[in-house]
Amino acid sequence: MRKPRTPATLQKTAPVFAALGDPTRLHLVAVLCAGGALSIAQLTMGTTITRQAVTKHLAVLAEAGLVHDVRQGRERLWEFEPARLDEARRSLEAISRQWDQALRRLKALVERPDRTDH
Amino acid sequence: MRKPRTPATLQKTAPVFAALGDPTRLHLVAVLCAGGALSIAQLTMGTTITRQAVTKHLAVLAEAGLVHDVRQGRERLWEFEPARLDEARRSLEAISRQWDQALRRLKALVERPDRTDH
DNA sequence: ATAATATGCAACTGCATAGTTGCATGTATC
DNA sequence: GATACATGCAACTATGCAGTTGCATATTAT
Repeated sequence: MRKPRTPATLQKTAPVFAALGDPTRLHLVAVLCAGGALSIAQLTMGTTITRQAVTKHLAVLAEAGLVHDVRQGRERLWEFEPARLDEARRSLEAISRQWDQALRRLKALVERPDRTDH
Repeated sequence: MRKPRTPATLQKTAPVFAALGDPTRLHLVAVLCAGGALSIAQLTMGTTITRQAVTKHLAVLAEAGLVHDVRQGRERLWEFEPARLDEARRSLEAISRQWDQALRRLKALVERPDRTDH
């Protein structure tokens, strides 16, 4: 069997998925992608955890490139950054496509077993 | 400000993202979605870690519904399960759509500032 | 039966992360 | 200047997880 190598583009999306893999962070993303630029205090309203915990989650999301902050007076506003999430979306689509192709190849192989696929 | 509530369908996809958030697991998914049903030993070939570690990663992926196993003789074959990944893909598309809508609303508000959007 | 292969189970280490509390700092407001 | 508000920083706890090692069990091959 050939040694399988995963495309580097897919590997780069792992941190994005990891950032989205927490319910609290997923909630924050959902709130921010509704459009506004919200402060930490405002974002804490929608949760049950501390402001400090929210700050840490925002840092994780920022590290993954999913949000970015804008200083404004004594507030620190956060807004959604769609670029990385679009990359992740395209990665999932690529996997789906590859799966469909594999199914098609398998089906064709079953229908014409004399043709060896290599 | 209104208390924001994230749709339950999005929250349910958090474990899927968490499962995809590890480079090794992402690699396993990529290998399996290429079509075959592979044994644990075969899947370990493509990595630098132990067979036991691969087994644990497969358990996480199975818990998230991304793969499932089929016992066959002394082997345990694993294959890709596209359903959950499609859900995750649709979740990301939903977020993208919501973001685009928010941008359009904002743009319309800027172009016609007399119309208050509420 | 024996040997080789494929996997399972359990204990253990190390490290990352979620969450907290307490206090300090900067910024409006009166 | 004093007060209230928004955030930053640091220390600490607890839990989970990635990964390992060692040994046991099941299955195929000789």
